[in-house]
Amino acid sequence: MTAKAARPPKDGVSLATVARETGVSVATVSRIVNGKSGRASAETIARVEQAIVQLGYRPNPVGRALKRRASRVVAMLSPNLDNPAMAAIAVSTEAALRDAGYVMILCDTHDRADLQDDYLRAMRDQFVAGYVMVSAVASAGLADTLSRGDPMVFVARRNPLGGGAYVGIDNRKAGADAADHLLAQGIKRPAVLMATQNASSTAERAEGFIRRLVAQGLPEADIRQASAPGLSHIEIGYAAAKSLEESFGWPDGALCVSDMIAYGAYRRATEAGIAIPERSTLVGIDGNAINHWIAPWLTSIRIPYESFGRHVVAQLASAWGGSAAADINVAHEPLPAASAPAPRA
Amino acid sequence: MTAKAARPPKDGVSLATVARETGVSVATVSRIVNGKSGRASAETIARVEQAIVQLGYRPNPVGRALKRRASRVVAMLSPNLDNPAMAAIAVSTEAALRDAGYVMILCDTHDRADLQDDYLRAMRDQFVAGYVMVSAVASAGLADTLSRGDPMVFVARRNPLGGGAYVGIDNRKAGADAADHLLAQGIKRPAVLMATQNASSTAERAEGFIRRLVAQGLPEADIRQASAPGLSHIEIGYAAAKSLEESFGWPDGALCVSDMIAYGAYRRATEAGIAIPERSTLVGIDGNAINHWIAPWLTSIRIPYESFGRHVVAQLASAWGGSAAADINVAHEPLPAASAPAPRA
DNA sequence: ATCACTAAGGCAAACGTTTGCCTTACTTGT
DNA sequence: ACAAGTAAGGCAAACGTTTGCCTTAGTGAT
Repeated sequence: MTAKAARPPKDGVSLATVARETGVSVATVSRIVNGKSGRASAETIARVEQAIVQLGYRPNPVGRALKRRASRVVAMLSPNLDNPAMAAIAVSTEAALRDAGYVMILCDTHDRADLQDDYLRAMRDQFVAGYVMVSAVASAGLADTLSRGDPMVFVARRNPLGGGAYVGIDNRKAGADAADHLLAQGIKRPAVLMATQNASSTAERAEGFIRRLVAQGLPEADIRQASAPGLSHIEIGYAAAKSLEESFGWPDGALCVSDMIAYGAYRRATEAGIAIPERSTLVGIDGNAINHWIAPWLTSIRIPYESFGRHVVAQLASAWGGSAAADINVAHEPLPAASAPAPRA
Repeated sequence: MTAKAARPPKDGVSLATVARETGVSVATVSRIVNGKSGRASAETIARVEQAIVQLGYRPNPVGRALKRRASRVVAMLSPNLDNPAMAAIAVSTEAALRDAGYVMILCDTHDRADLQDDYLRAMRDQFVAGYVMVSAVASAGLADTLSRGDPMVFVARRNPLGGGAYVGIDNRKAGADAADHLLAQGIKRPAVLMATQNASSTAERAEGFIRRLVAQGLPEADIRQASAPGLSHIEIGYAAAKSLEESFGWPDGALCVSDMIAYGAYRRATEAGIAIPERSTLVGIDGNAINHWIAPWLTSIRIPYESFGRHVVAQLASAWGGSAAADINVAHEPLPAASAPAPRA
């Protein structure tokens, strides 16, 4: 006895069924379904609409996609869902797309150009309505899809080929904020931990960080930069922290360009017997929800990923509407004002 | 000058194009594409196949789905990707499906029956080849889809309506293993932390845990069970730990039926000044990859989620092949033998 | 009465496949 | 020489939509 009882979910009901039932042609039913005005009398419209709910007709998306060469499916290509930040972006985008009447198809590219290309091609064959590229990597297929003018929005990492709609944060400002936070804590020898293969976003964070430190009078030579190669940010964080520690000793504070890097660095610190945050402040960027529960030692600049979805949809909508899109920079959350600057030797 | 140059990714190439180019009918091309033997001469086949690679023809999945009433898309319905365990299942399944020539469409149900039903219906309209239900919840649409005999495999949580192919672990044994581990540590007053609304899987874990403790001679009255209502396992863990603490004091060891619950409990322990694992052993179930980096205090029974994908595909394949499927119970990893049992007052 | 116009709606051709049935020509058996 | 069989492949109808164009009837103006 659910509320569903009113809409019997009959299957195999097509335009033809409705047309037969009401004695009109499929063309007329189609036009009514699509709200084409001025093509049918009010009385016919009413009759057809009643039949539609009575029969439980729903337009078949496959037939529709074939004819229209466009579906209500949006493809998201993401490099790895293991990263909570990526997962958060996926969740939020999925919900926003659903609210807009789309379904999202999620492709895990593992940061590989060949997989990205495979998926781009497969998605194009499916007549997807648009592409959401999370941390996209440069590839031939990407250039191809872009040149066709398909709706595409880049998230978290700018289009590696330049141009394109973008949703992300002001990375330089985030880096600068981290610098301010560390300075307010009285840190004298800050470091930055990042990947050797830097994406635009993390490079900008590091750049904003260093610029601000220098602007505040810190000698550039006192700023340590440590990086490590690899695929997983968490292992990069570990390796970078280790190499930093071996060459210069552990810093009294560091910007980790992502929370994952901070996690890796934390592990290394623990192994080295460095107490975090007592002896060294780690500032991350992401603000993963899990931090509150199991990583309270981490100060992280929170990015409101839960709001990304609706911005992504806005970007797509403007592309569908034919207008060019300007970048959307979401504001990251400010760090809490530094409590009493801890004195550190 | 990439390797792609050989296969010009021409677009708008259909069966008709190939047919025109080779002077045969679309029917013949279709049959060749689908490997229907005995319908064309070897010479024709060769000519057509050459044209296919030359033109870069790829069968259009939409046209195909419309005609066949079946696509190469598999739907995964998952309650929340925020949970690393769910994300791991999604990642592994996505990869396995891709290897099998399918693409996965991921739907986030937020554990809501109405959303689950919406998605089931939308996916059916897309002619998906099958459904992967991660921790499904009972719903009218689920019953409906099952009764149509659509290929469906349940992951991590058994079909709430009974029956159906399943991929998961032996939950009772996992609970029992946790019990053994705690007993080996000399724990006298173990507890179990779980959700009030227990799914089959977590209920079985708790049950296996308690059964084993009792079998080993522990008075049942000494086993504390704490649960809390709510949506997020992490908050449930926190609340359950808190209520346990308030009524009985902190236990010297506890099974958390999932890692997320352990995270919540950990936060509460930290707030209460309880050192983990020194004063209390927390045993989780999942073995999230992140534990190694930022939750070394957690002993967790690792579930090899990275292998779930290929079992899911195996289950789907057997459904596609028409055979009924038996449950697949993946072996969880044994806990390391307890080191020297810590003496605890 | 004629013309022009509009409202209402049907016809049929697409979109890209698949497949049952038909035709043609050739081979084999008697 | 003729029937039967087979190999090779084309025709056309589906699958569910959408849409350009056509038809019919009614209305108002001249």
